[in-house]
Amino acid sequence: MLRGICRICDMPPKKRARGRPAKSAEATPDQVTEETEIRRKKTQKSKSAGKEGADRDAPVGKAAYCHWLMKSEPESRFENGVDVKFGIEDLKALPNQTGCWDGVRNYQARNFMRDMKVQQLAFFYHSNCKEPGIAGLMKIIKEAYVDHTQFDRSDAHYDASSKPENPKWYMVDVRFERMTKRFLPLAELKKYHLQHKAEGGALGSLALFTRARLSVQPLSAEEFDFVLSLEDRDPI
DNA sequence: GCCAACGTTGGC
DNA sequence: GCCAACGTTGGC
Repeated sequence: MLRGICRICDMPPKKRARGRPAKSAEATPDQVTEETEIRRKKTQKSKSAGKEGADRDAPVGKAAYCHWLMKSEPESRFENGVDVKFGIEDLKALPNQTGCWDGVRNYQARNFMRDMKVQQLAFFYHSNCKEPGIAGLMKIIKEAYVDHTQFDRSDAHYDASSKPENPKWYMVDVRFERMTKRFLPLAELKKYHLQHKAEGGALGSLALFTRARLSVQPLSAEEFDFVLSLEDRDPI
């Protein structure tokens, strides 16, 4: 599902007391997430899922990711009558080259966004387009806060099931950092992935391939460094 | 446009 | 809590 139309959203985070609203029987977003995670583990014992669910204040001792890949669609496509196009050039064109990464409607992706810290770097990945791949880098400049587009009926990613008293979806703010020295095509990353899976190497379990549908994904430092090193290498 | 993979929903 | 049906993602 990726993100939607980007705007500058520097509205006050609306700090809501996240805590026991002593609410109905309805599952909280975090509970739903945990269930989803558990199911995922049962059905496909994937490992590097990262930290799960629940808490954004990472418990000590859990490996914390600090590099990311975020997908967005650089070509026009209409969802609920709204164009969701948002490529790296669109981010670059915004005031301060800064925007909010709204529209994420998947619990795992949301949880990864809530793990993000200011100053961390993320790859800007172009998906669902002619040439999928990594186009550039951006920096996280504001940690997760409520994605207001979930309440907006006219938004491509309006979610009628989410209530302001208990929002489901979050977003972060990002700033364009730079283009990669060359575009890093998915096909090339995949070649390395397959090679590394067979013979060992940094990209052997890259989430881009092991969890292909996740629109916000973590990379280990080793994965991140290897991918970045490709910009100085000849395409294969 | 096709369709495989996988996340979500809801009946039981 | 299982699981079939359904919906979405995203490469090709």
